[in-house]
Amino acid sequence: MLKLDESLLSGLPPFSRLSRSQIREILDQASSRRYEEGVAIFREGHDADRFFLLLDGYLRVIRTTPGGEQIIVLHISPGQLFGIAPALQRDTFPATSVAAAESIALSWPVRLWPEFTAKYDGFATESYKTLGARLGQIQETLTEMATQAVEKRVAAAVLRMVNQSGRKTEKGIEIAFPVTRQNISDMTGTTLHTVSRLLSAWEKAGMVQSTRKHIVVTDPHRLVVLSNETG
DNA sequence: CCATTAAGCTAAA
DNA sequence: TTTAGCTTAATGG
Repeated sequence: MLKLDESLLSGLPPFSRLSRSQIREILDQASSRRYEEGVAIFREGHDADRFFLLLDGYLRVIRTTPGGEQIIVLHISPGQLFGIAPALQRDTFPATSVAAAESIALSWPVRLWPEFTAKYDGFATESYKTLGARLGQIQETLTEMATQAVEKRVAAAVLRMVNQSGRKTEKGIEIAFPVTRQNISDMTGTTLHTVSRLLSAWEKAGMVQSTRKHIVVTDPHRLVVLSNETG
């Protein structure tokens, strides 16, 4: 096993209050793994034997609805804990996680969760905080999907990805991981054709610029306006 | 308004 | 060369 550097965790919320030696302790119990784009880290319903932290890359979190459709409920960015079934009092994973780009994640056996929350100051509160924020975001997305018009939903989904992963370029703000039209339709409950048409229209209007699996938002403000419109 | 079907194009594997 | 991603048009709910 390779030696991981303490600086990997020292800046992250669940670990920010910990001493160097405590972080060392945590790292010494972690496994590190790399995942190719498209590979599942774990699948919904499977035995949750470990919990995870994303060091690098981006993940799609996918849930199967009662109807059997797969929807992308959110994305995970570097520095976030994920697959924390123990925090939900569950022994199976509530969703599937797939690498949206090549990614690196640390993981620990679930039996360490009670120890971490008890022993490390701030770990529990920070973990539950992100968990709560995430559940809130899922709820928001789901109600949005049920009530809002398609164009508004797609605009909101693109903006969410920009907010999570946006980096500035000469052209505008780009989504930092590969996204297909199909992916966006899986986030918004529409078809890839509709997403394609919308992106083409927005491109003509000068709001976005996109090539395959790559989107740059050139006029975020107008997209925000679209996402707030009533129709 | 939006989904579905279907056909054609192009970049990437 | 084959396939995955994307576009566009036509049709119909």
